[in-house]
Amino acid sequence: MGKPRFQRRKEDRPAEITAAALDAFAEKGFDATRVEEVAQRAGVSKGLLYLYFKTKEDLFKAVIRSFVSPRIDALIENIETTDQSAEAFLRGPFLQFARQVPKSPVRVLVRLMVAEGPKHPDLVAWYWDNVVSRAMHALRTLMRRAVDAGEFRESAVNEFPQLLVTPVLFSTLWTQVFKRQSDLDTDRFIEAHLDLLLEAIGRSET
Amino acid sequence: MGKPRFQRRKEDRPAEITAAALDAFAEKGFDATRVEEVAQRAGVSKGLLYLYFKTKEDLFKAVIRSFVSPRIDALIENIETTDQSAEAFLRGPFLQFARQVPKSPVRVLVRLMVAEGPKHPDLVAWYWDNVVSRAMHALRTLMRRAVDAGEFRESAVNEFPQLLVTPVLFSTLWTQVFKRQSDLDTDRFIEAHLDLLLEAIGRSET
Amino acid sequence: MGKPRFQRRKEDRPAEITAAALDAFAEKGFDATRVEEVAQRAGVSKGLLYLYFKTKEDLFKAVIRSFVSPRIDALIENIETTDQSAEAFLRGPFLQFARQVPKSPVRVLVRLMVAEGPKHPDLVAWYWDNVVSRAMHALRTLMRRAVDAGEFRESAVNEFPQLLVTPVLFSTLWTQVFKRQSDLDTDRFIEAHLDLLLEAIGRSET
Amino acid sequence: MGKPRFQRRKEDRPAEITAAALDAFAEKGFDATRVEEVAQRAGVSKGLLYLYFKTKEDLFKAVIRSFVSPRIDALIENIETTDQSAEAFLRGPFLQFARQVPKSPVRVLVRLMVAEGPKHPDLVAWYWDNVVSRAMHALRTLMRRAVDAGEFRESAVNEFPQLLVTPVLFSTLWTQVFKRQSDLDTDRFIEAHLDLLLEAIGRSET
DNA sequence: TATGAATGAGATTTCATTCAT
DNA sequence: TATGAATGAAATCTCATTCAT
Repeated sequence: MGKPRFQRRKEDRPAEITAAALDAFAEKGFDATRVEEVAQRAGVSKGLLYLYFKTKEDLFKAVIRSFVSPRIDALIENIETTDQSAEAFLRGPFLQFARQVPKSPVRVLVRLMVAEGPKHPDLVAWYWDNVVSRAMHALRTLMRRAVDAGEFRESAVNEFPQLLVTPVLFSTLWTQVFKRQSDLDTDRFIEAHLDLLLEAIGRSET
Repeated sequence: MGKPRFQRRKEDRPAEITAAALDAFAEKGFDATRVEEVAQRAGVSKGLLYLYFKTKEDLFKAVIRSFVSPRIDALIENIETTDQSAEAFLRGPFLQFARQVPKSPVRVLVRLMVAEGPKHPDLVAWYWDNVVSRAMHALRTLMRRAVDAGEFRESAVNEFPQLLVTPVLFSTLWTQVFKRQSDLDTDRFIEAHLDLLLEAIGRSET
Repeated sequence: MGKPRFQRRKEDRPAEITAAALDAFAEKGFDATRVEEVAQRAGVSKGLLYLYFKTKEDLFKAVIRSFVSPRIDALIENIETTDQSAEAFLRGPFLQFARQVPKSPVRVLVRLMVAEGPKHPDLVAWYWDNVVSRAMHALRTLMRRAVDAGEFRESAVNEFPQLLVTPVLFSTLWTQVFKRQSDLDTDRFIEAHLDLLLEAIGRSET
Repeated sequence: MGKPRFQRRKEDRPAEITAAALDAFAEKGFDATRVEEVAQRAGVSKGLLYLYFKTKEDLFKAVIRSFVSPRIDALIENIETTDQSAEAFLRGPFLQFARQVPKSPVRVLVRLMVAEGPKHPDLVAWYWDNVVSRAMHALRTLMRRAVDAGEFRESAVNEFPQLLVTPVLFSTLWTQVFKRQSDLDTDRFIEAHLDLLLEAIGRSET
């Protein structure tokens, strides 16, 4: 009498919840998202959500961690183990990665890090340790190798590997803020930037 | 004995309040800033603040408008009337402008536009009309002239003048999010980017 | 330079203000009316209004007093001095008075007395002393005379002269509450009630 | 030690809250009643009240609806199904109903409808549809039948059945406004009115 | 585990009233 | 008199979080 015929699977509740949270945050931002709504989207009660995540902030952090880590890990691993030339790598796997950021669901997380970061120092710390500094280290290594191998000339990109990433952040945010005003062809935008950079640092001239 | 409860000096109360609001928003972001605190910082009662600004959102918009407009106006005017070569202009006034953004108080506004923009479409529209589209138009004109004059070669920068601005946004946000983790020498970062770009698009004498 | 060419007449400021207040109260009720709005309608500053009326409640009372008194005074005077027969008086001046209440601006005051009365006991006391008890006394006298003169038979109207007024209150409120739903022909409504009453208490048929 | 902070019994919280609200509104009117106070009287937190009623206005409407409907429904049903003569019905069930209105808790609601009606048009519309127009229809039918049966003569009461209700409204408001000044014997007042009316429209001729 | 009724601190906003000018 | 800038108490409403069941 009235008992549910299917027992909900309890296997991956946390993942279902963070996924729902990502959607909700994407639509409304962190503050404007109600915990209740996340629970509803996840098909779960508020109480249960609080069983997995101590606070709303906790949930936010979990969202960042769970979605960012796998992606960036793959890229870094890739950089470190590749035997392609730097240019080949940048034009290949790196560009492919860069291009999909502004289109993937995680683009929201980039914006949220910018928006909410200053309010969550420990999250920033985690993000720094696990994402940014590792990515910078990997890129620096890549560039160093290329310079040492005579593929690129010594340039500011060695000191500031962020220069490779600049247009990714730019277009990721642009598309979210100015969607109504202007379409940016992010693929071409990012590639154009890479072309120009490579032209500048390449040893092209015989 | 005791200061007068009423101050009464109309003068520039709105400006004092927006200045206080900018400070507060800078420290805590929009949502986390209490209207009361803005009023206190401005040395004014909550009630008076609401006399000048209908809502908290209104105040936010006023802050953006009042601080962004004067700065960007000057730059655009400058681009349009200069008779310097494009390279001279970019390495001169443009670079100077670009460098001070991440250091000036308005850097906060850039972050707030990213953070709050999606919640305030009319503000984004205003920002687009008054800042972004005008700046892009001016930069495009500058680049076109330079290409036509044979100073630069035709390049993606003509289509995407945003490529000139990319590191400004990047370093502006970086310094706010990762202040604790890493100092970025924004001056050199922005200049390095410009160098690389100019190198790539310059008609670098054979 | 800039001084107004006409000096405002200061003669009847209070009356101008109460008139403005009556309009405002009529439209929005007591609570929802802003003191500022009354001042504006009266073409006067808020400060000046407070010079004449200590509080908003004070203003309300002044409105009631100044508009109700003159009307009711005339009627009572009329009852007391008339030499018409009771029926002639009721069908004449009384009916005329009764009919205009639901149409005149003071109809609002009737509603406001009902709405706000319980919050302003001293106003109710004043209203009782100056309006209600005097009117009841006058009507009672009129009816007594008529009974004593053999014009009417002894009836409940002698004890409850309010029975004469019942439809006036009813139609006054009805028109304000149900304007959108139903038009009530207040003239005929009030007259019909009087007809029925007179029929019942008249000594007409031997 | 100390009572549990959470009570948790869903049962009839809404009804408990509207009952508390009725009391509070009775004492202070709508505007002057604080939501907090209603909650306290209901032994409930502010938050819970807002769980059941979206806004204070919502609560007000619920109060009206929940208390008015049952009473009026019974009366109307009664009118429509009775097989008593009109006079018997009016002197019986109708008079009984009419007499208890000024004494029952709902008397407050009558005053509130007058006081707040103009600010809540949809509530007035509901009240019209569910109470007033139905009651008028029922009374009209009753009168029509009586006239057709030769019990009453054709009279204005057929057109304006409100004439039957007039003293009910009057005494309901009178007792609330002039409690301190004068006691009105509402039972006799209402009956007296009915007597007079019946005398006027009855086919009393021996 | 799982629910969702219940809490209460706190935020925005309003507005009668005051008072320097 | 006359102004209207300035105050601040108070009210509505929200929502993260708790906990009896």
